[in-house]
Amino acid sequence: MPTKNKRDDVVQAAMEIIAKEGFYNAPTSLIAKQANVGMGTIYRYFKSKDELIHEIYAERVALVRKYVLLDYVPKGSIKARYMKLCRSVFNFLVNNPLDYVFFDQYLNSPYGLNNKLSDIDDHKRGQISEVYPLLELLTEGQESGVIKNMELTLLVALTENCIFTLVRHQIHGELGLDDKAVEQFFSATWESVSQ
Amino acid sequence: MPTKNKRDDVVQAAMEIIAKEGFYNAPTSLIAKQANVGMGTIYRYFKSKDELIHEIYAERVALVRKYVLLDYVPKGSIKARYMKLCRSVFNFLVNNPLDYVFFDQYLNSPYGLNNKLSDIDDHKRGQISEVYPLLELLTEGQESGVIKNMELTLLVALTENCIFTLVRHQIHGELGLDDKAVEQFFSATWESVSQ
Amino acid sequence: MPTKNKRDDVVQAAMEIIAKEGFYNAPTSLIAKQANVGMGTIYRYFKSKDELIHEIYAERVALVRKYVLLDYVPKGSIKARYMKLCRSVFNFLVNNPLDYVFFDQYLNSPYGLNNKLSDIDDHKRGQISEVYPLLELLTEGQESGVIKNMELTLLVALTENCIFTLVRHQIHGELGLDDKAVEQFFSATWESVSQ
Amino acid sequence: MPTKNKRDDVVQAAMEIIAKEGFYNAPTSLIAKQANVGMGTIYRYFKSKDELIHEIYAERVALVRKYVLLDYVPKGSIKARYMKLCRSVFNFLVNNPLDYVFFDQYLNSPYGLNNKLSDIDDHKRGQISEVYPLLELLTEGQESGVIKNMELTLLVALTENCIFTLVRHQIHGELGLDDKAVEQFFSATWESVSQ
DNA sequence: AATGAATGAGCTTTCATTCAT
DNA sequence: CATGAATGAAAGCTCATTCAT
Repeated sequence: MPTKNKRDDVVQAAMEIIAKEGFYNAPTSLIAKQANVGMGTIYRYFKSKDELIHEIYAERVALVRKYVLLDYVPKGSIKARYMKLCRSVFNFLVNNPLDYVFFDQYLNSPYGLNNKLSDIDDHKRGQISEVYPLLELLTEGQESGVIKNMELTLLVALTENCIFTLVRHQIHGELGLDDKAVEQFFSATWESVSQ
Repeated sequence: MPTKNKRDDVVQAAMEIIAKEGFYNAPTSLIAKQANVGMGTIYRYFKSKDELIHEIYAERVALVRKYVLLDYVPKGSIKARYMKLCRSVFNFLVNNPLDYVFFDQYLNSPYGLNNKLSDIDDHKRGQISEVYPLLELLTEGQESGVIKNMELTLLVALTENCIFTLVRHQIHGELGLDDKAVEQFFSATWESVSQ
Repeated sequence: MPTKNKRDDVVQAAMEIIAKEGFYNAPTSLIAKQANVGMGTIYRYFKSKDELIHEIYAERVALVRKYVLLDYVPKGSIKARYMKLCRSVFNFLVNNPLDYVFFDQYLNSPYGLNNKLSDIDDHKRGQISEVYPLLELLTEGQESGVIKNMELTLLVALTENCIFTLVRHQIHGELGLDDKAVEQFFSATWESVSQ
Repeated sequence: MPTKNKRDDVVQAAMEIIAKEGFYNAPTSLIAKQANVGMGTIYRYFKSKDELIHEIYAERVALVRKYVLLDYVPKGSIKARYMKLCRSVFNFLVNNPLDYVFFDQYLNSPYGLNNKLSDIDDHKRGQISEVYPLLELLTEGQESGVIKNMELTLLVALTENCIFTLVRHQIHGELGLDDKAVEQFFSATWESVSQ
């Protein structure tokens, strides 16, 4: 039963294989087969395998941000908003484990190294903060004295990396965390970033 | 003239190249050249390239643990020991950036995905905890009520991942962290794991 | 609205691209685009890319011959007619550099290798001599003792190849030959074929 | 029965296939098979297929020149030396038809276009004339008034292209030219270049 | 024990050709 | 008639692994 949109079939197939096997065990031939598509079709939509990978990243990051933003209400205490934000990211990734694994692979590969820190740089230059509220929130928290006076990069590390690790455990399913445990975890990271 | 040397030359060369180029730009021919060794020699000591990589990981992990253990004195408050431990790991990795980069690459590649969670499993089964005092320390802290009553895995996440991120920033040199900033950072992670 | 147009658009586009890029950088997709035509259209008029190329050759050769014939008056001395003929061919190719480059490519490729010697064979079998007066002229010259008594093939070699080389230089513009220099050149080839 | 020198097997196989099929119907896999060699072996000796082709050309050109030079005695009249030179080139190519076909392909392909005129440029700048006596000979002839006062390029065209065409006919075997006919042919080209 | 020339499976990418619309 | 998305065979090239020396 052929899908209407072959481009999206390629993206889906690529994510699945890369998530399972890593970038370098994801030959284009396999991606094509998994997508029920000829190899040439990949190259109709993407200039190269590299471009495919970068576009998947860009596409999926945009999606997370959209999701997180939908859920986010810039009201309430800094802590309440912080917890909410962590929850959103966590929920999205747990519900889209392919995205989680793909991000993990991408950000720790030659492909993603350049992107790794660029969001924060952009934020410092006053750009795009509206699409990713965590940076904004932390900055606001620093100004009002709620958040530690520490390099933004480090505050993000104390939050984002921890979320990622929690997602990993939840996906691999060994812990079976309930909502309360997750809440407790984010509460713990909050203690590390707050004064 | 001990033969062991050539084996170690291969390990050293492999780490250097993988750190610089990543796993997939590290052909055995280049490793051999860098090690001043014939390509066949690699296969005398390692069954395959995969085995080489896994052995390097095992070897270097053992080394970090040995280093950390040497430095570690099981006295003083839990917090003091916690801070000391974080410092040890941080110092080792900052002074051995090749190891850091190798670990980072390994753990986020198909090679290491299986290993990523296994240490803690081992600990739970009563194994190897003696070589890696963090697990022991956290357990002890939980028993004496200083450390949060949370899955061990999560406590490790709140500590180890943060150390790694700090190392990355220090190595890449963007932040130029002084001792006080590093101390403040570990203090922050302590707040997240302690009651 | 004659349909012939699309066919001719394809021919024109193919010549332009082949002249600029060579046979092997002339994908059908590019030819189609240049011709403002769908890729499938090429295959309505030509059974394959090979057939397209062979037909272009046949078509353009016929055109040169027609042009040369139009210009040719079977009067005057053998030499005068020889010079006139050389001029005609030279002029046509210099004014239609696409044809020159296409012929050059074609005749020195696997496509054209079989055709390279066939015209003269045809002439010997009494065919097509009327469309290409050079063979006729040389034969007539031999009969009246003005032209060397040499294999026709060789006489053609002494003339045609030299014209082609002169055209190449003129098109590439390195020499900037004036009419007199061209005349002198053909005069030189005349000396080689005449008694 | 494996040959000692795999590099030369590759060169030989490449020449045979390219001569028969052209550059673009000479896949490296076929070259390897014909040479009784793995595909990787080609790349041990040549950085790329392009480099292989350029090196073959350089190697074989050097060989022709060496052969011609061995035979050449810079004594006697300009004409005698001219005839001798033409003979040498003709003999070499007829006895090494693979070289002839390879040169023909190379010089009329994107590979060789750059080299096509460079010898003459080099000569004008006073270089390498000693390895290819034709240019020297023609220049000397012009100075002593025996050779036409015409662009060197054109004089070469009147000689070399004609030799090439003669070789083509001889190799394809339709004419079965005897020594006398060949002599007569070169005599004819002499008439075109001499005053 | 040590070497590195040799191998060929497997990679990414191109492009002539087809066929549903 | 005309289209161009889709195809997959085949290209150039890499590199883990073997083995004669």
